[in-house]
Amino acid sequence: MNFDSRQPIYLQIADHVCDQILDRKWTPEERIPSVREIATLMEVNPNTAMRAFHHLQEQDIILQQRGVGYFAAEDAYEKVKNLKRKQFMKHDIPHIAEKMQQLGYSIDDLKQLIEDQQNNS
Amino acid sequence: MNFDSRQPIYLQIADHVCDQILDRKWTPEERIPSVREIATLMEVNPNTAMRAFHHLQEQDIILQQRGVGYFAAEDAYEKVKNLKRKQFMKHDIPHIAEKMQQLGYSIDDLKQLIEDQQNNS
Amino acid sequence: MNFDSRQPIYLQIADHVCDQILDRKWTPEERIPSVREIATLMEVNPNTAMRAFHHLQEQDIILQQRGVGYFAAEDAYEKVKNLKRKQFMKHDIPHIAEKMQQLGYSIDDLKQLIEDQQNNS
Amino acid sequence: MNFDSRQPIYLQIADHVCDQILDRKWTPEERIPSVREIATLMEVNPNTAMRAFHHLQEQDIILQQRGVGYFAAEDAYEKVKNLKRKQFMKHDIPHIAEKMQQLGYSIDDLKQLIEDQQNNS
DNA sequence: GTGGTCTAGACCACC
DNA sequence: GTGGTCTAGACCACA
Repeated sequence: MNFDSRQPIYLQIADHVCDQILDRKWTPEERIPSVREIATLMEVNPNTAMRAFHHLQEQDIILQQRGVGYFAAEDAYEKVKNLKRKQFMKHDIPHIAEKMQQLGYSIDDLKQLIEDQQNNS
Repeated sequence: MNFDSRQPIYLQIADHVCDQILDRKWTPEERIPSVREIATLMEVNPNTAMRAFHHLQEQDIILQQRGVGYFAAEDAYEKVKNLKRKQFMKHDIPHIAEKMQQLGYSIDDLKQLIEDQQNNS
Repeated sequence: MNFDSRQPIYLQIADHVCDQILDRKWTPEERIPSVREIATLMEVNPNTAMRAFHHLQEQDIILQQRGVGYFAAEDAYEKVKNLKRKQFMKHDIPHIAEKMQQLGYSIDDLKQLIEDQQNNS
Repeated sequence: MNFDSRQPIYLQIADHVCDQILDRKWTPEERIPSVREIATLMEVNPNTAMRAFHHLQEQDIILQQRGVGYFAAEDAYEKVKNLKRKQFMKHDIPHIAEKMQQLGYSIDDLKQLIEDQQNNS
């Protein structure tokens, strides 16, 4: 796992968990990997992985079953999707709009740039 | 001034200065407000304002004239614009593309969202 | 069975057993439901139910008859009642008194609140 | 500082902070002691103190001013009081009512017990 | 086996 | 000076 130094590792782990849920890889029925498993898998300290789990638990995205482990909440998929949508609306859209105005890009320019990006990747 | 807690204050100040330059409000001819003025205006510690100026000075966007104050560089406008363009390409575009894919937005959805945003503001 | 996450499950089970004894539902003459029965009934791991029984056995509230099962002790009713009284005096009363002081409730306020509670349930 | 082993230290610290706020000892205007100060004062690891602060910050009881420290929120007093009241209603009152019923105490018995308690302390 | 808490100590960014 | 993150390692309660 490659971490981006601009964001705390634990948040990146939390994000990764959300991605798995969005991809329907971790469903509410099955236990998600244990703190220790995640920690060794991602080569971080268990405390760091734990912190990510706490962060998600606070948002009711994952739930703890005592002595067993963590599970995705029943409505985890919707919750994550909603959260991400809201964040996108609140932060990304205004940010893009501002940048576009500053740089003099039209919406069609943006469209073009994104398409280029997708072709390259 | 309202600061976003996700980014260091000094970078947000630097950004604000760049915005002024992009808006042609601060031209190379005239002196930029002093560190102290900026600090009191934005209600931050003078050290923080200073740091923003240093940051800009390192990129040759502003120049210090000792004993007089700071001035926008001759080519500040072009410099800032180029820098912002590059950042936009490197960071924002990929970020948006990823989010769009995650959330299942098409480019036309994005277009719509941005237009809504512009109408509301 | 709904468990309160602030207390170990096995203690909550033990408490539940005590409640049955206090309610005269489980008398010294008859066998208490087996560990397995309790476990399936309450949807917990048999180990957890076993632990609850051990806990009660240590306090001589229940007795094990090897190969037969568990029975409430002859003096289980009195024992449980005494224990609960002591706990109430030692923990609950001081706790309530402290909270009341913090929140500015008088004893009459408390009286009122408890009556409301009883009417609602 | 004497900690009760039945509850995590960091929660007891958080509680202590709330008590100070309820006692109007720490008002929104002044900075509350730094993480390190609390840690040395209470003889715990700074991480433990930090954890308490995070816990309070999540509930918007204290706010962070970047690079300066933590402050009680403007409405901290009301927030804490409301929270405690709610908890009292939700947990303590039903708990007492249940115990009283089990032990056969009347409300006047309770009144008497609390008065005794207050006289002794 | 699971998670939870705590300590110790390091390093960093920020104000 | 402030808080924030991370590691390492220990110990514990619980299922």
